[in-house]
Amino acid sequence: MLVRSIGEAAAQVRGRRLKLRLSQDQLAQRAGVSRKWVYEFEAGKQHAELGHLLRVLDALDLQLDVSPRSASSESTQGTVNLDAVLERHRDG
Amino acid sequence: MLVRSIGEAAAQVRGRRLKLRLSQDQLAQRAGVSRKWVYEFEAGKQHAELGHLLRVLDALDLQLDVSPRSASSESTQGTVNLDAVLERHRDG
DNA sequence: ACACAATGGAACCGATCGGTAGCAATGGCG
DNA sequence: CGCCATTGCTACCGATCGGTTCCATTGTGT
Repeated sequence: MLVRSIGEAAAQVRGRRLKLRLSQDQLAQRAGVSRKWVYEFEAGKQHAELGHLLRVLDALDLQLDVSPRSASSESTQGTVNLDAVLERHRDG
Repeated sequence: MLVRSIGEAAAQVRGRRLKLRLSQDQLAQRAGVSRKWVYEFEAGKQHAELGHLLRVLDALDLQLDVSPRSASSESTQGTVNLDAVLERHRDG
């Protein structure tokens, strides 16, 4: 699932946690963070620490991926493929 | 690309930035963060703010994805498919 | 040699994160 | 009904983040 904002990440975390039938407390302990962090993050706090998120995702058996946005063509009509443009523009 | 740690995310950011021929300063301005943040993040600082990373990735035309780790079968021999286990264990 | 861009790094400092502890409300369940 | 787990939320507070401003060094091009 694509994650554009912290809110979306929060939704993913909460959804997954519920799916796994974990309480905020259990998740917090598994991930080594405080329940407050879990609660606040799920509530949409706008300034969360990346390291904590990684640990929580790990505890939820979720993984994080980074990929070029315009790479997955399709549905890119009307948008610019920055990758391609830059590729062409390069020294070559 | 899979991202397991902050260091890996940092590598992605730096690699992409260089690929796009952007200076730390340019990236910072595009993303609306300070050059210090870019520099420290690329250097592997262990406590970075998630919101900043999202903005930087956006400025680099990179996207972030969350997915169940054990979903992508294959190469999962010797490991447990938590998803499947929990799915089976559920109320059904 | 000179000028300039880019980077690594330090100092300073206000803003805020995150942990601990606590409380009220809610919802099962015996 | 009591008992317990879970959750939302708060105050407190030390630790630290991140922006700004500096400087030294290393290219790169003229």
